[in-house]
Amino acid sequence: MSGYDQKKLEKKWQKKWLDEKIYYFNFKSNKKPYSIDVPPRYASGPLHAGHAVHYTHIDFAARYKRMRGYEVFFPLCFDVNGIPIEERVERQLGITRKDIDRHKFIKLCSDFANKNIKTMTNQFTMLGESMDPSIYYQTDAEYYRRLTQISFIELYYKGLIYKGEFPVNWCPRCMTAMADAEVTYADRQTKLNTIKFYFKKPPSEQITRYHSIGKDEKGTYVEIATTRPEMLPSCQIVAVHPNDERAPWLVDQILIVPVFEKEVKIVEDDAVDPDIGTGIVMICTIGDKEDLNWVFKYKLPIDMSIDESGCMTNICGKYKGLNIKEAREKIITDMKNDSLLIKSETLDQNVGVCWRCKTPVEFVNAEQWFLKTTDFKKLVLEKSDEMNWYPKFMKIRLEEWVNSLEWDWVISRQRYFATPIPLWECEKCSKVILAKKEDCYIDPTIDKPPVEKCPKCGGKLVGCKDVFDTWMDSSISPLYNTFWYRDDEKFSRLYPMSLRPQAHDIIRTWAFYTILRCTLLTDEKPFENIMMGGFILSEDGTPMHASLDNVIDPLEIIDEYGADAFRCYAASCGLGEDNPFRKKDVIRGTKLLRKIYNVQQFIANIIKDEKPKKSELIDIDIWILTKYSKLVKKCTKLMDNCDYSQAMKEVGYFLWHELADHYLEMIKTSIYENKNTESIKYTLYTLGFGTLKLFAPFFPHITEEIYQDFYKQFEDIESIHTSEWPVPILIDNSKEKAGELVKTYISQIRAWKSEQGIALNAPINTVATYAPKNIIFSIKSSESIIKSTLKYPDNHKFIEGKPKIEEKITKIIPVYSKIGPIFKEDGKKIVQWLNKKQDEIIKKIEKDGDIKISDIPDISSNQKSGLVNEGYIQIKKEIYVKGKKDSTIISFDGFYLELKVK
RNA sequence: GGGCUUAUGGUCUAGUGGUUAUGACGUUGCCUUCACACGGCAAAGGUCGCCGGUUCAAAUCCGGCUAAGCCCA
Repeated sequence: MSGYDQKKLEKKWQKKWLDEKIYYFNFKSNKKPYSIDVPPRYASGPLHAGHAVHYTHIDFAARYKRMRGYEVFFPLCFDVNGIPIEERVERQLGITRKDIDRHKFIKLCSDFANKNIKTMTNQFTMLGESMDPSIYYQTDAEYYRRLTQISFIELYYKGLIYKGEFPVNWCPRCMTAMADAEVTYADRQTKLNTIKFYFKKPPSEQITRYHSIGKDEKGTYVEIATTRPEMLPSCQIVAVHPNDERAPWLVDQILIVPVFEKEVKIVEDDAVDPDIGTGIVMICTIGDKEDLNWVFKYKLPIDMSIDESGCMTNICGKYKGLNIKEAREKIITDMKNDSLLIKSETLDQNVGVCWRCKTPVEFVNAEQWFLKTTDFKKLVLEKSDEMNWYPKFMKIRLEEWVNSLEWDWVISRQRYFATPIPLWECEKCSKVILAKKEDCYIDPTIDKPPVEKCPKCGGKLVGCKDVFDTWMDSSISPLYNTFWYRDDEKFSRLYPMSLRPQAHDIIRTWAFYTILRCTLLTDEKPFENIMMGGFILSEDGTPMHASLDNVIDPLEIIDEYGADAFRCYAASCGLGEDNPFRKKDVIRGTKLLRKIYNVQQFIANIIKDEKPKKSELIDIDIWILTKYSKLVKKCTKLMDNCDYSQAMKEVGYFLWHELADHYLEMIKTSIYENKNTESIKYTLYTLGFGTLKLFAPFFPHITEEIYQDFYKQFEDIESIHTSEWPVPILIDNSKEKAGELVKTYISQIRAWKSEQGIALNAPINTVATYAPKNIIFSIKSSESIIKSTLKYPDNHKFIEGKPKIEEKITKIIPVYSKIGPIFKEDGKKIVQWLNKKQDEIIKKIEKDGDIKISDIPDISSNQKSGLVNEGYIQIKKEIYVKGKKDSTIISFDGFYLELKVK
């Protein structure tokens, strides 16, 4: 076998595509643009198999649309700002960003990111992704950050930005506010401490008969369980469920907070879970999100017991300055010594943690910049309705998220490596001075403000040290891509973008923020279609995470099996579904590629060096061309709906089973015998080139290799990837049916030979084929194909009717799909009767040829027609040959074949 | 606790109310036939997660439960 070297040919074509710039977006083209809002890959590390699958899906879309005649805008891009990169750098160097100069630290982050970008760019190439490096961007570049800043200034002028003091999620380790989206939840074990809260005034004696209420020498107390004893100084109220039997005794009573001697009132609230701890809960400012809800509900004072660095505040008395862990331990020890602690038991808890460093998140009151989001819920929902979602159900997730929004978006971060907030504030009067749009990009920590002093009070202006949340950069990617603010003509041509591909875990962040901000700035939706990729899990079904050490490196897979085989696995992943990575799907890919190569080789060997012209087609060619045309139609529709897994399955099945297993087997001998060659050659060329194109988006390398090697000499196109997507050739339903009969006929005989242990290419002595008139009529035209394929003798005949045989009915089978709709309730009775009286009914049918409906007992119908005749029952028969001793009969699907045996 | 998704031979998977459930991988048997033995032909292997309901008829529609994934509280 001549074989091929997948790895070698992949390298060859990747280089050629880059050199010849065939994927470059041509701004001057007259073609309709198809613009893809590619997810800028986050530059914190190299791609893993999950990313590789996502970008490969996007590449399917890009290549398909290119072949459909669009000018495809498919930028290479990277997201570079933000905490995760800072965090990696800090960890790598064993420092925190506060240990070194701000701008030196930024440089370190930038170098780290650029190294990853280089790696990933190479990975994209090796995966065969057809991104255009000439429309490259990275979000930390000045040209990009400039747009982030300008968009902020515009939103500011629209009155949508405000500074506010607000309890925010805060990571004490990263020292920064976090959006809700950055908080993840982790299961932890912690201690649930049951603590005594004494009543201020001695309550009724009767109260002590209830559980969790006790009395000792110091007085009567309520037992309250808490996981956060260090929060005691900011305890504001105590709550009990209204249905609790103790509620009438407790509500409005005053308790004394242990250690801190603070007075708090008891309230009733149905948000209390009676099954946690003692069913009585202390509410502090602010321990968790539930506390925060209570803060708003009861308008509690926001006295914080924990500060920004995770240390205890002034209100904590002698615990001031300790960190959370130290304070918790010390308070517990102190309470133990004062017999305030009743018990301490282990509890499994789900706590909010920083998504990056996994430190439990605290709430602190901080001055932050906000973008109004809660006012625009309706707007976002309207715009999302205007888009096509693939798959559809993903839209529900966005709606669910939007409807549950309660806070505006905190857009400021107390970090370094991100886009600076372009403003200055007056030291004295806090007046805000925005940067001028034309001065952006600007860094207020270095650059001078547009005016020297505060125009209001003459005070000194201080540059804003806060930076933007990373989503502020990435959520204007459609504006950056379409030349918003820079080139009105390009913008009007490219905006809204055609497609937003992304993963479903960032619907509430990237998708939501992008729709919100782009709509606020342009009054129009940012994209027409949105396609959601699922998660790629590791082979054991757990999500792929660097921290779980189950990450699969796509390059290792490519190195072993090639990029096209990897892409075969990628294509097998359904959109929006979570798929475990499966190596055997990659191996299956290599087999499919080999099959494609071999089929194409066969076609090329037959056609040699002349492009076949369309000629009079034989019926079997009309059959396969009809099937092919239906395939093209179906695949086109599937590709339009981003259903790549199904599309590839369809083409794969067609090539392997219809084309290779059936068609090629049928025409082989005919070609060798030089019969019907014109029709067959034309058909082979059409099918070969057509399926190659259908495969091209999935397997760009091998399809290009085959194209360049063979088809290119007849087609005036530089690459298969710039060729046109195939169109249906012809549809002839009746010839298709006839062809199916021929296919069945041939494959049944091949199966029979296999059963008999006869070599498949051994001649068999079939003297005649009997079948009903209409069947003979359908397949007669393919007689020469049948005879040559099956190696029949020349004198074989097709004969209408049946040979001389004896038939014995062995079984009658009810046809439910016929009986049900007609007889409804009586259907069951009929089926029962048929099964019970098999022998009797068989005898009657053998005698009379059929059985009347009116013969069935106990049913309402008195129709005279026959059950067999109407198709209500199906008959199984056994066949015996009459007379001729040297013959045997094979029978299937209405055919009877008479064979001479020696 | 809520929203969305998923559950089908050993493994993965298609399935659009019609009873005989698709295909792949794996297993077993047979076959070197001139594109391919990294192939072909065939066989075995299923309580369609569980419990109810609707219907003449449910893998499919409805309700509940269980388990997994994602997102949120």
